[in-house]
Amino acid sequence: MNIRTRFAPSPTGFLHVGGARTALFCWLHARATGGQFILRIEDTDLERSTPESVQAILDGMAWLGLDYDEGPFYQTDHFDRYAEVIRQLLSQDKAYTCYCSKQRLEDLRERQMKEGIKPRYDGKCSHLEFKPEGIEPVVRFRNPRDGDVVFDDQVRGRISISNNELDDLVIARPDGSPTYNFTVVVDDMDMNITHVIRGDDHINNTPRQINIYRALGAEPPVFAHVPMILGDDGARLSKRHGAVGVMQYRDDGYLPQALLNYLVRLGWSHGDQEVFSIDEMVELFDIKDVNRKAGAFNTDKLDWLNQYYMKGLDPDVVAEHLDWHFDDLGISASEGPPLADLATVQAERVKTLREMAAQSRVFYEGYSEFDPKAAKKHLRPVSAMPLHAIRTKLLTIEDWSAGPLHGAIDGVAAELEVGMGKVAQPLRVALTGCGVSPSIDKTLWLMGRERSLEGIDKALAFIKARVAAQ
RNA sequence: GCUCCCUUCGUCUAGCGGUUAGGACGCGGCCCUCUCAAGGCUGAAACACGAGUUCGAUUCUCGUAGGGAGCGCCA
Repeated sequence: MNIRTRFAPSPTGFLHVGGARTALFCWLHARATGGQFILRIEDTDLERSTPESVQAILDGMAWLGLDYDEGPFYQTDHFDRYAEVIRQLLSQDKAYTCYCSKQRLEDLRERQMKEGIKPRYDGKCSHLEFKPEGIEPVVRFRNPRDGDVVFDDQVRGRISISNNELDDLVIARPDGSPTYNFTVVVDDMDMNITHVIRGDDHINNTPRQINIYRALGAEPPVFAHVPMILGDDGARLSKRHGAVGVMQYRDDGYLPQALLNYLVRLGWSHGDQEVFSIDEMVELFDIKDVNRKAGAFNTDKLDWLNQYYMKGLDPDVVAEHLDWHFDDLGISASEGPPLADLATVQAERVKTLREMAAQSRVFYEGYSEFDPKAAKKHLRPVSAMPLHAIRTKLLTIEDWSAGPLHGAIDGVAAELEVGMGKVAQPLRVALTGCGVSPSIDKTLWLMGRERSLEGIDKALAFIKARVAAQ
């Protein structure tokens, strides 16, 4: 069987992490089976759909690398087709026009709630002798009266619901525009979708959709309902949880590889394995292994994965992503070490690319003032000697790389018979203006000879001035 | 209210009738150490509850409790 999956978001906001994970699962299922992954924009709600949202979804998919084989298709382009199917259903008496006012429906619902029964349409118009004049009717699908709808959900197992729990749902509004539960069925049918993988908020819609498939003479696809993603406090994801849009994660400094890995492990697992490359995901993912429970989003773990990938990925790849943050923070990467070199050193010290860029500014722009506390502690008269000594050594080093640089510092410490700290800390302050930086050999390496010597001179001048002032 | 769904450490999860209930993040401790980290070792931490079924239940069944979703002329 040729597997075809689709991701069908409605463009009413950005691509959030829940949607992204659903898209990832759809994508993986298609890729794993050599099938097709289709993107369809469900924009039938003209009021709430916006072109900006469409773009945000496309951007999010692109950043994550979730490429689609067909689409994006837009439901607003399919209105003729929907109208055609509605006419067909009407002519076969599988649907009927309903003239009930919204007011009557509201009253009905209220009464049913009060009686403690599930609110549903009572079928008043299902067998009308005379059609009222002057009222534009809605069209309702004639749902089967009895029997059960049973389907084997790939993640939930068998789900069964009685038809008398369902009512005759509206499939077209008075202006003829179709509604969701109807359009998904028509599109999934027309696009030969074999596996519908979507959020579990759609479980309750599935039985009615299956009935529509059957009325259309089509075989329903296989369904798989994946659980939703909760905020880190276990509550439903919302704006107050901070980053929920996929692109916000890019802005915050996460690698798409890390987010993808995090997302695939939220609700799915393969034994004890935590890290999955894209290829491994494709190879190992099975929709049947997806969990049933909603999962809470844990930023700490995402951070861990992000750092893992920053450390493990090809530095050139990391550098490409890092470059975006340099631009965004207004740091010019031209006056300093190559970003790939920087990334290899900084990756183990930060959780995000954002932090990496922000903390690396000194390698490109230098510093103007010493951090007072660091200077007070490390730029003392006693530090002058080590700084002079290391300065002399740096002048003669031919191979400006971590190994020889480390040797030079070791040498100075040995000659002066002091600990590493007595050399490294003053030097660190001289180079960076502050007391925190990568290991001293790496800091020198990244800083380069010229900037390093300048820093040492600046520090020596500072010490001299300090002595003079006393 | 009704229907459907869910329930293993704080979090993500492994488990598929018999295990010292495993791993990961986070947290504590120790080691390493030129700062911050990273890394190594190590510790604390869970089967929601109650009945069955069974020689034996985390695992199967049914209840209870708690949580979620749906019940639109939104998707």
